[in-house]
Amino acid sequence: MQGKKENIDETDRKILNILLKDANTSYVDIAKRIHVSPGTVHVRMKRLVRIGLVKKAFLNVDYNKLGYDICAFLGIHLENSSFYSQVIDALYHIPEVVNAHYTTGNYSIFVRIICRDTEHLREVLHEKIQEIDGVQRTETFISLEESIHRTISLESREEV
Amino acid sequence: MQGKKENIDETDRKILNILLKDANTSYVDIAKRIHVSPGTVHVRMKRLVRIGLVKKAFLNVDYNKLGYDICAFLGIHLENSSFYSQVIDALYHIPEVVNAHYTTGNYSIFVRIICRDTEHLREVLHEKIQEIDGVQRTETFISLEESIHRTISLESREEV
DNA sequence: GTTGAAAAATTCCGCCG
DNA sequence: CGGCGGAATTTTTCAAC
Repeated sequence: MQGKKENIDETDRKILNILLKDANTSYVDIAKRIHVSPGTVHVRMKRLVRIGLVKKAFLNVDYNKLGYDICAFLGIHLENSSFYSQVIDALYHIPEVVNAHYTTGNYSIFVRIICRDTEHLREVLHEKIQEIDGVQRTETFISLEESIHRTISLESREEV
Repeated sequence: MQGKKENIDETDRKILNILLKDANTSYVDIAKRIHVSPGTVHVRMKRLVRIGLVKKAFLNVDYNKLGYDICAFLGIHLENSSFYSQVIDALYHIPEVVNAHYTTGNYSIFVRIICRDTEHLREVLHEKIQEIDGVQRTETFISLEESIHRTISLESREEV
């Protein structure tokens, strides 16, 4: 288990809240907004990266404008849960799969894929995902619109 | 409809592929890797931002280390689809909701939420989401592990 | 698309509370 | 020790070619 809580103080939390909204905010800007020096922002961030709390940033692009018109969710039923790691491994080799979650509930694996068009989606579903050993059946939900896309805001709590 | 395809050439695609993997890569670095000048990377990116293809960057943080232990997916069944926009509006005011998709298939709205613990999840579900007018019922899938998290790579195709 | 110079940001180090 | 300020380095930005 690698994900245990870390000691984060109010300054760290303020810095993260600004960067969670826009990861391109400069340290100088952040420093001004929370009334510390740019050097302090720098050392705080360096520590947060070192302890693995902050990983790299992702660019948010308009996939439609890149010719990727379809975003779909797949619920994947496994024949039994022992297939989990080998199915994840197979999914990892399919570039259209951008997220995969091991979940409770009706499905065992929940996946998000990005495809160019319906033909591309059909190909990924039938020729790639349903061919994976251990996959029993899948249910597909096509996203017609992503209405909300954001990150959480950290509450200012007295202790973390 | 705002998401129509744009003309992207091979240079744009190379730049995007690097930034999609790590949004913090400096333009100088990118320039070296694709053998153009930093100025070129700059003007290309400026255009991509202007046409709305590139939006802001998101920081990737370890929510567990911030004390948020639960990531869950909700399938929300609406009483009928005319409730869509008012339900999205209500969801927007719930900070725990980080993504919401309008989907085909069994659900009408598909949502991802981030919560501190099971009690927090219960509170969000019962006191916030199921209270929304137009929400018939919800199904919850708790993510036990996010095994894959990445972005697509742009293929080098002859035309876009 | 490139170059080169100005402006800005990052990064590091010695100093102070 | 953690935070501050300034100096050196690097990057971003923009004009002219």
